Amino acid sequence: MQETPLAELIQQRLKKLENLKNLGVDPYSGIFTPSLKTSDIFSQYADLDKEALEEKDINASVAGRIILLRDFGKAAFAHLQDSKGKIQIYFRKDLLADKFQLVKYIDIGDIIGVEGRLFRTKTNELTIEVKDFTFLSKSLRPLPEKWHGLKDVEARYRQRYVDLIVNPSVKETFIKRQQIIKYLREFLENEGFLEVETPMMHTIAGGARAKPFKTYHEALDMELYLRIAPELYLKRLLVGGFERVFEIGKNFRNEGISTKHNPEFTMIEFYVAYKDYLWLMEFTEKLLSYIVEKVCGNLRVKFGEYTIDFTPPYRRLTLYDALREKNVPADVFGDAEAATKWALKKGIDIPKGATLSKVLDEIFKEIVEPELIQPTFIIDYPVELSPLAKRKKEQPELVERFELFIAGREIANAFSELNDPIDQRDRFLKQVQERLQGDEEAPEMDEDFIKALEVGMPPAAGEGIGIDRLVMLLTDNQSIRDVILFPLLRPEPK
RNA sequence: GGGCCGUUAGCUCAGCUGGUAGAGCAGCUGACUCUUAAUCAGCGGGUCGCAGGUUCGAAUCCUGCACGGCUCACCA
Repeated sequence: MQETPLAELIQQRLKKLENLKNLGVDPYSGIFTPSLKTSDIFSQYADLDKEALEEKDINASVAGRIILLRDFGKAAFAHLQDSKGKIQIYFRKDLLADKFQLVKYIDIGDIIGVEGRLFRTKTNELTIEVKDFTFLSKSLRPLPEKWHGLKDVEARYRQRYVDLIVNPSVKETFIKRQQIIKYLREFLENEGFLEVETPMMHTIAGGARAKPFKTYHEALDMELYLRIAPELYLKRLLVGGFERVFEIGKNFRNEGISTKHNPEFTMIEFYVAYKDYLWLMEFTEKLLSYIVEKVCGNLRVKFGEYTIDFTPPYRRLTLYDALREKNVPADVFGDAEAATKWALKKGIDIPKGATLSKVLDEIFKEIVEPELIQPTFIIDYPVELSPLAKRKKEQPELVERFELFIAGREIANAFSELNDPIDQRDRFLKQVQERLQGDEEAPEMDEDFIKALEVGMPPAAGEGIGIDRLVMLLTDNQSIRDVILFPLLRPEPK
């Protein structure tokens, strides 16, 4: 085997490992129970000055990874990082006696436990004067550079564990992600919602229009799809008598990858019986402002070049008004042909044979959506684009639906749920037609779901929120891969 | 899938119109008991993503491929 430079660095560390073993030191020893997290040390002792610390003679033990090492021969300083932060530690020969010789076997990246007295250095930095230390895990691979960290995006995603060690802001993002989900759950539970789990393996890929992943069950000799949405199962629960339910979990869509799309992504869907989409808009405002306040400390959040203001109420306007506002001429709303012509003239790609609704939707995505920066509800969509939503009484060609846009992104999609089994069957049949005409993404008929509606579903409102996109917004990340710990990548070559 | 861009030491990056690869950090050796990206002296480290081609000569130009980024398409 040929010796690469990296292999040489690893060899050097293996040699230290060997030397430690020869000295009777276990480089991967077991339990070490630190008395404090690094952050505790700062929160508890920040106000004590040099003399006060001296007097109190505080003993502390911490465990973590060495991320910086400054060796002085008969003394050494290091930075030890744990899950909550980092602290400086100070080794001195006169204090450690024989054990001091082991300091030269410490590499950047090693996990050690230390114990000692807290003191302040000449420059007033809170530091642990090490009385004793234990090797907990010897690191065999060099960490990225202390100053620039790990920048290579590919390496950051493939070796997220390294990214998390050396880039503190990445860690913060994922802590915030958990906070967002926690407060989301907390809010819904306080509002009387029941969290449920519905299948991720479906025999029919329904509840959305997307290409599913296929899988296979051996024992049942049956093809299955990874779910593209939990919607149809959650509504079955409304039929069953649960009046407020939600599910947080992965959806899977076999589609392109982009800064806004990962093949598996996290959604929340929640359903409320006896309410409609108007109620839901207000509820959404409360929900979001609750989370944002808790997670960000206030309602104004920086996102890229924008400051998003989550203070309710959010602007509401109908899909058609939104288009009119962008000077889409009246005749475009009349028929598909005129609309297509206008769109093409504007340089908007329209698939041939697109219906009027479809064309308007395309125009919307192109000219309106990117400019919806502050939270905005777009309401009243054409029924054709919304096969699971309830029609508006006074305008049955529209449905009671809204989508929430923030920073030019769709964050939430919601509607008054269609609970008329006959209308629902008709709309499914229409999709079945589309499927027969070659539209692979048009869902199949879900007879069991119709059966459930026939048993009777209470009137209800339901909403889905893309958690990843919400996390992007609240953590100021421009790519979905930066809010997913292990985004999907092709395997590394060779 | 299309377009554009990128891939050089463990990490971060230089490397001009082609002349045979450099820095900082990390590493190793030595000095140093209050440093803060410690400092000082010395040393080692590269199939320049892969495969072809052009050329006397390729990290550099051309083609193909791989992986990644952005973007378009796709995405109720």
